[in-house]
Amino acid sequence: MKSPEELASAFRAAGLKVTPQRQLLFRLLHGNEMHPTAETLYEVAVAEMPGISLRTVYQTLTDLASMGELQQIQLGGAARFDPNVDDHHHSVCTTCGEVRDVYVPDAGAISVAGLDGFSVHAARIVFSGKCPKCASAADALSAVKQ
Amino acid sequence: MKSPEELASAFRAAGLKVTPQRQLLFRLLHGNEMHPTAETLYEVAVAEMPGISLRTVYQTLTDLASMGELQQIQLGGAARFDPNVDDHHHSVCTTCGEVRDVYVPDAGAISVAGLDGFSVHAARIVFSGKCPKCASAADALSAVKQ
DNA sequence: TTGTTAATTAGCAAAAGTTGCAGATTGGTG
DNA sequence: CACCAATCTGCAACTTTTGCTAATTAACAA
Repeated sequence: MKSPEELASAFRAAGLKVTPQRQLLFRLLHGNEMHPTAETLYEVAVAEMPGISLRTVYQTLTDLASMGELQQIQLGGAARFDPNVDDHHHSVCTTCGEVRDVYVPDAGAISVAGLDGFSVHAARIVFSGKCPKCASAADALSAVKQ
Repeated sequence: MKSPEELASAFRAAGLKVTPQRQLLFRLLHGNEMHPTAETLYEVAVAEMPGISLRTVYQTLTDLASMGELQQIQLGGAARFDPNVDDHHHSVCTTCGEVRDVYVPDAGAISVAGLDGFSVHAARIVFSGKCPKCASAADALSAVKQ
């Protein structure tokens, strides 16, 4: 995602207004690696700007996503938003739900069968499994049980 | 997904009952390549068995999914269910929303950076783009506009 | 600085998707 | 046939997201 200042320019250039609410969200998203939902981002935002509405958070997030400044990730439950728009993918822990960025160097080279005629615009990979924390917690638990 | 008969045995073996509702759903899902939502499957089911409830469809689908007989796909909006449990992936048309199965021969060989410690259980790839139908419709439209 | 105007906001209602619950029903087993 | 746990239906409730509207405000020009 662009910096808050660059986003402000981009919004103005597109005839959109740069409101305090939007500036706050630009700031909260910039460099954010937590893959927040609209709700969790809202909670952080309210702490800084009491009165900001969840509706505005949704609005701004979908604006940014449609401008390509944000990636929206559907994993079941609330959508998650990722300001990292590099070519990357995600891992999801099936225990704690944590989402992390994953880089797949040769993703572009993935060969595919059964596409017949389908023109691919983007490919997204989701790896599900156990994060280090949950894996070691599971190990500890099974050790106790023995 | 196993055949309706095999599923019936598997259910009984697991102490679950084989009801007419479940048998119908087993049958409707078997070989089904439409990636239906609970709602669309329900509509087909009601036509054959008036009175079956949407609740039961959800119940049976989640049962099958947790038994590994069904893959649940989250793409935003309603979850889609895929009785094809072969190692495969999906394409989604950004215009008409159609979902199709895609085979990626070397998916297991995908190399990954940034996993540090994460143990992968499954990888799912979603290709988004245009299906042949929608791509040619778009071509025709742009030709008219010129 | 001030006025104008279109974009935006907050707040609420409602849609969409899914799950929880309870009482009536029924498949599986002896 | 009788028993009982599992299931079914119907509905309420819950979560996530979107639609709507009156009031507000950023952007721009005079």
